[in-house]
Amino acid sequence: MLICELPIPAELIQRYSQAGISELYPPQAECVERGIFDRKNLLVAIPTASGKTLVAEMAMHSHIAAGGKCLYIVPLKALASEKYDEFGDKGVRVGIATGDLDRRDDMLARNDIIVATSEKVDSLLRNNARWISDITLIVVDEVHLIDSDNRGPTLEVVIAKMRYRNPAMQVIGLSATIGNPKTLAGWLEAELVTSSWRPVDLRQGVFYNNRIHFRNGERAVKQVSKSFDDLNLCLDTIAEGGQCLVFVSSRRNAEAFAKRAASAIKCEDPALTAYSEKLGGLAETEMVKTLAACVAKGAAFHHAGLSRSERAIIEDGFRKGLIKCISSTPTLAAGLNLPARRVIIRDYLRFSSGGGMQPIPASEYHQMAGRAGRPRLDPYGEAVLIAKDEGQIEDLFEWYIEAAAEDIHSKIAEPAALYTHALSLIASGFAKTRTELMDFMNRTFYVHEHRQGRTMKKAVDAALAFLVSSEMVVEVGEHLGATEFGSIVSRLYIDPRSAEMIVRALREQKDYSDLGILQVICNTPDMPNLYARNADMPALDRMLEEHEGELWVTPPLEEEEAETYYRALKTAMLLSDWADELPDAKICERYSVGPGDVHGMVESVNWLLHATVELSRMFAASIHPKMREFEICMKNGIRRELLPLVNLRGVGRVRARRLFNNNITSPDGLRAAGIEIVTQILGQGIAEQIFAQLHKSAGTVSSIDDRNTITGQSLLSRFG
DNA sequence: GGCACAGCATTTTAGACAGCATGTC
DNA sequence: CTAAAATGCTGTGCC
Repeated sequence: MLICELPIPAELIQRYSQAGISELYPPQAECVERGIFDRKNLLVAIPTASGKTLVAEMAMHSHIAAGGKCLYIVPLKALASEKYDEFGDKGVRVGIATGDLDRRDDMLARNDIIVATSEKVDSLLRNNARWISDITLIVVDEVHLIDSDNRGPTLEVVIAKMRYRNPAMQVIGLSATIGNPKTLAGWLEAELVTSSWRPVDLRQGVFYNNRIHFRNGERAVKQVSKSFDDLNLCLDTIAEGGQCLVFVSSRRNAEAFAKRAASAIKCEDPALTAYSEKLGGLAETEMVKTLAACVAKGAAFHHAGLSRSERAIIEDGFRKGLIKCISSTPTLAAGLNLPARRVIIRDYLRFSSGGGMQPIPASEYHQMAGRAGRPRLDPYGEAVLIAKDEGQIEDLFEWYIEAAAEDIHSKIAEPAALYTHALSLIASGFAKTRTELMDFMNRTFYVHEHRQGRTMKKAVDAALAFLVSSEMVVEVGEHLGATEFGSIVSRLYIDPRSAEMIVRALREQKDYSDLGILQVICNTPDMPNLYARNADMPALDRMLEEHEGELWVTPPLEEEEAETYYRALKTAMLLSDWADELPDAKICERYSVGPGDVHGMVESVNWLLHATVELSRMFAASIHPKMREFEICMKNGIRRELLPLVNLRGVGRVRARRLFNNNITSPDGLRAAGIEIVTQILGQGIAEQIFAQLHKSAGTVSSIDDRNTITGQSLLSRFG
């Protein structure tokens, strides 16, 4: 089927043809036949890299040409940016809405396509963003994630809410191959397109005894290293002119492999040296130094301990073909589109708390294997598993290569999911009675899948009981309504259980303490926690002793809860160190984590701290000002004494500290010191930037406009 | 007694969404 | 369908 025959704008056809795309792949053609341009709902369950995005993009352009508006839902922030870049620059207005990137609401409304994470869409729905009702098409990327325990329910609710609000809206679901696509398509009232077609041939095999065993033959691999099969496979790909992705089970394994690969590859290229130096300039942590050393020789590792910028450098280097091999934890499997000639799925067992070593699901194997083969660049792609003995070869074929995809199931009846979603449905007015709430829940995939709502009713009743007892919801006769508390919790987008814990702590405490509130937040189910090792215990116990009076959560009596308690305490310690101005590198060393972990935790705590500050306004007004200060301290990673300085643009924890140590402690201090002194301390550019702001604010500080907004400036005067 | 070291026992282990209001080194 | 590597501990042999 030719693209120029499709009912899409001529301009788009031209852009595609410039990019060398003139004909649809077979699965894409089937989408057209199934009525994608006739506004029919569609579930496209086909392998990775077989052109799902293109189909969705054409459908979106067809809507836009008819005056419609599209919402593209993705599971990851990184994916949102990728799609945003991809859709932009094609003659339509594209906006992005994620937790950290956000054109303001009214700005968003002006776009033709809005790319957003599912949580952000949920949050926008809770806050009644007006433009939502203008949406005529939603595309849900990776819909199979409805199956995810943590985040699946949100996705499911978002789809249900959107369809409830915009009944005429077209829905396109894009999914990996799954076991029960018909059930999902049935829920979406969608036409189903399934296929196993791929644009690049994918060969899947099992490595054993220096050979890759395929179903239809074998391939010998040169044995360079005596003891490392994985390394031989990797070097074999490089010798052939390809690149290699190696999926392993832990960060340590990823780093160990990258080191081995680096010393075996020993690639020397000035371009690589440049990448390595870019990394070296980023941080002084041991981990990043190791990474830089590996990159210099053409290998790298990739996991969530790396910061976003470090990851971006690696991804870029790989995409340009300079980095020959990346060993990675599952970060790369689900995230960015970073294909390679050969993918080695080295570890098919992964540790899971509670279950010990567990085999990864077949769906995850297929996700990783699907990364093999770059369309138009590689002649074929290869996915290779490694067998430990001869008998395992057949097992691996059975468990993974030839395994049928798993069925997906709704997780929305889990209590944890229902607390938050029942509250949001009530608070945003979707459900005003129990009957209306059940009516909505009966439209979920869960009920569609199980064909009866009894379990659902029980689960909803339990959630309501919690919401009523914690005073977030009131039931008067038939009517269900959110209290002010409940409404705030829903809009802050935190788990009602977290809100309950925080409010209980705020009410109980007489003396405010930063550490106390930090500890409460870290105990909340919304906060990801560090792992507490045996070696950490002495330090944690010392902490308990020395700061006994400041801690708000007492140690548990039950042995089982001790681990959770210590993990939260350790996380609170890390964050406390951050707010105490301990340098990044020191924190990484002390807690044996990477820069990415620190940023992740600071980000999470800032979100929850913001929510806590809002709640304290209502439940603990006396400590509200102290908490607001602490919020700013945590955001910047500073002690209170630097508060007057960090409100200036261009001044963060490091520069503020440098000024303070030079006896400049406030904007007035800066003015008194003069631009020459400040130039000596911070350099010319920054000094000029600061003084430009000082001149501006000098005129407006006392103006009436400023008093209305609780901005940095008004806080500033309080500390100055 | 002090030290080196082999050999066995124990420990550790992936990822990442959200608020708000704009810019860290 | 339940691992593997790093680290810690113990005991031995030697001076």
